Amino acid sequence: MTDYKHTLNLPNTQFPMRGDLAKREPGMLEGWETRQLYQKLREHAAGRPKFILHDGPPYANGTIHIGHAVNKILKDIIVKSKTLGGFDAPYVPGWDCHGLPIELKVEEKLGKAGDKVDAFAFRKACREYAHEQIELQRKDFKRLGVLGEWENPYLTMDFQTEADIVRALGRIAANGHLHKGAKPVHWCTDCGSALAEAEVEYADKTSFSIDVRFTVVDEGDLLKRVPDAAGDGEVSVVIWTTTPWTLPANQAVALNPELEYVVVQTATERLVLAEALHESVLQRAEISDFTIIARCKGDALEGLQLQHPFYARHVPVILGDHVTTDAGTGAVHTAPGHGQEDFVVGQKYGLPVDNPVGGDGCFLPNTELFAGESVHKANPHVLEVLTERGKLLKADKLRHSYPHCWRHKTPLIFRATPQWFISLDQNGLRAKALEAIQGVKWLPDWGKARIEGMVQNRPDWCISRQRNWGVPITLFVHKETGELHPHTEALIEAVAQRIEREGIDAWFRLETEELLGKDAANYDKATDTLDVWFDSGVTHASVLERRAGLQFPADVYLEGSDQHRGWFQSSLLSAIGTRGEAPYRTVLTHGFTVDAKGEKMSKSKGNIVAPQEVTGKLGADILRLWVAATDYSREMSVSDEILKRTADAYRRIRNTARFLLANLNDFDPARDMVPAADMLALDRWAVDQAAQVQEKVLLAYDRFQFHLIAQEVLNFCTVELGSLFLDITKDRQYTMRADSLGRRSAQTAAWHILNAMVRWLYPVLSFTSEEIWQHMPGKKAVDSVLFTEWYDGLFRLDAGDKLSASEWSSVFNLRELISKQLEEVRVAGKIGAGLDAEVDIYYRKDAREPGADPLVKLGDELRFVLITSGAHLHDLADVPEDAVEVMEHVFVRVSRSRHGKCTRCWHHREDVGSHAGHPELCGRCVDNVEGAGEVREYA
RNA sequence: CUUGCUAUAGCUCAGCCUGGUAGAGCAGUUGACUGAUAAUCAACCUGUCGCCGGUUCAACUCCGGCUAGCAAACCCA
Repeated sequence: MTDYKHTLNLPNTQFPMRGDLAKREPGMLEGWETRQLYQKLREHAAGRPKFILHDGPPYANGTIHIGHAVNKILKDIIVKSKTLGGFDAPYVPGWDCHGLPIELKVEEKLGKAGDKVDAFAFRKACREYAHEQIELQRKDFKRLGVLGEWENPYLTMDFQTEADIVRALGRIAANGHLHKGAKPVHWCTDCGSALAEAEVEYADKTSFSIDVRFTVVDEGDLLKRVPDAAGDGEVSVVIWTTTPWTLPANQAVALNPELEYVVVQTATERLVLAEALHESVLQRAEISDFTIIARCKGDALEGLQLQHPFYARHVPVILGDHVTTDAGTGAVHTAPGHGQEDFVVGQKYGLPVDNPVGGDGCFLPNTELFAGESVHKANPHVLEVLTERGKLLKADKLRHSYPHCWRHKTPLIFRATPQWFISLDQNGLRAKALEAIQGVKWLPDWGKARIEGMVQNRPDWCISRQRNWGVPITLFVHKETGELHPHTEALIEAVAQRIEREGIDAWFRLETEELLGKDAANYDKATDTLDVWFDSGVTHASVLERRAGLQFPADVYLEGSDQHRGWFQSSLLSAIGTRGEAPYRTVLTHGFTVDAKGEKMSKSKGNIVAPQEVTGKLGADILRLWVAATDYSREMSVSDEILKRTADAYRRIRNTARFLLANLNDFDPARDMVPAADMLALDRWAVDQAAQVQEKVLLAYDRFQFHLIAQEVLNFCTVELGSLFLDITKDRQYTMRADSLGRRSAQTAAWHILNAMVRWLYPVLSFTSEEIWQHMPGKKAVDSVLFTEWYDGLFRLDAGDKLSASEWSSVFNLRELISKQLEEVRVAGKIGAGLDAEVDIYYRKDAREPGADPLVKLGDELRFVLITSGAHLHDLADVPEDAVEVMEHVFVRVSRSRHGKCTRCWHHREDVGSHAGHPELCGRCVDNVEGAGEVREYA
């Protein structure tokens, strides 16, 4: 038997079947770095329209987890897809560097600032710690294949940035949004600091639950308001509270103006209670013998004077809508220094904001009865005093949800202290923010309602922290009036310039006299630091406005859905407060990662998937493909199985690319490219399909719907390419003359498709795409996919095509039905490969227009489409008994070919053996081996 | 507590806006090929569309309620 294998054009490529990504990616990364890919890209893209994705800075503490990876990969996909879309899309990663978590880490090592080390040394240690953390995180981020300005990221602790944060504060002050207040804030007595909302967590706590008498001072006044209230014994309004220690700060008792109250006569006294609650109150006080002697609405009692239960002062009855009948007595003990609502209603009535509690949680020395006692321990003493004075109606315990410090796990108190606030309402910040929200595109769209609700309802933004590692609130306040210095703007700029040179220490070192001269004696230098949310919130100014190549506003902010409360909001409020404009055009959110069951990951559950492990085992491209294939608008599930499926999909895509490359082995586009008009019908169809996929892919990139891309491309590889185009064109690729039109046409199609595909894949499978790119034949104008744009060499079928798209579709439809018949015959053992078979098709030829029947048009080439040795068309009238009706009026008969098998092309043909020189070959192979070569038109 | 989001095959996702016989790829099973070979091709199998109720001739789709998970609220994206 003669070996004709060497006369075939078999696929051949150096592109490995297995990616071996975990091992090879790091080397590729190094290559990108040595080549300065990012910097080159900036030069390359200079002058194009800008697309700015602004990075939300991760907090510089701890190793990165899968959520970080998701966030960075999504950003990278966007930046790269915009780059291929013809934009100049820089990516400057950042880190959030100040704040309590780092401070606490450093405290573990050095102790609190001021104990063993001074504040300056402490801050220095914080700075160093942050740098170390950044180094660790940066390494992991880069390993993901995320391209960006990693060697020059923005850090909120850069001196320049620190200075700009201070300047932003100045702009907000200048715009009238800043105010100093003594508001009650969540206060941790262990931190000795106010906490941000994000630093508060809720946990169950057992508290006292007491009912306390506030006795009416002047019964006559009461009787004027409620004549029926006459009776025996003292009259008391009963309040209920779970925080007895706040009673020293009591300034009023609040009733609901609309609510019905009753005066109850017991054996010894009269009690005023909400009608709806009087029974439950009396029941728990174990008073069964009572009668209701009078009723009134809450507003009838406004201004009535009550005796404070243990201090020599009178407090008024006030009215507030916040009083409800959910629990308690219908009368609310009001201590403006210890509660948000109390503060608000207290403002309305001009109540003093008494705060007898110090930062350590102990009553101040001048506090009558309780001086020096810790509020956490004072409750029994308060009860004791109340009992002594006969004011305690009932004492009990209650288990309920209560705010705790997220770090210390200790119960928080509300404490009014001097704090700096960004006011939401004093100069219309809230209204402006709500208006700006309308002009932003929120994806998914429910994000809009979410942030709207939050901005609508949020309290003023407390930006003060009593901490060391933070940007200082660089303000001077008049000692008497509490007013800001009249030259605040200029002073802030002067301070900012010092910070630019020396960092935040410049402020702490600064002597007031240096800037204020003789006036210094009248002013206090603020000692608070800024909430870190302010640092990251103002990066639209400190980064977007500041850095060359970036600009305000950003096109996109992209973070997890928790950031509607966090960064999206702090950025919005600060941008509105500084320049009256939203910092972003589009806000994209992604969900959190959860395990296969949809439950969140935690160390205790052992369901954590670490990005470092995935890249180390499967490679970054697998992780990236998982991110891309997952619908990130909801929770994103990861598990070993899911990653395994992802790796399967990857292999399919990789192998498809490999086969395309292998078939392009001897293809030089400059020399061998076939003009679109000369290409064979099937090849034109394949390019048309790719054009349609490209349309969908580009649209999906545009809409940030990457999971549709992953599906689409995989389907294309499997169905249109694997099952159809590549399978069918194998015959032409292998058996025709290397330089024949039929083969070059198939290669041209493969070339176009691969060129398009390598770009579709690049934003997701960056490593693999570059690898494909390196293996692509021909002279390349650029050495990275990154320097290209979406491929424009694809084309659609048109009216001039021999077969229309719908004709191809009907042919393939029939092909599938025939393939089922082939399978039956195969299962019956009559044939192995499809080429062992011939197919007879019986249908109504006469029903079609002459020349319009795609089967007839394909003629002898139909057998190549079906990958059988023969395909014969017959009239329906001649249908034999053993044919099967595969669709209405279409019968198919599959039979084993009677002819000999050509050893070269494996087709069974009648003319095998008819050529004396090549007894084992069919006619067309003889022609292809030593003749002019066969000619194909369609497939 | 509350508010928002989510729930379709073992996995990842379409379909729902605009009601009319549940789809794709992967995985699985079986087979073929040995010229994509740790690959490829083919056939087959796969579902209480989370649960309950309502509207309707008809509901995965529209409405109401519920359950579970996630977020807002440690870790933070």
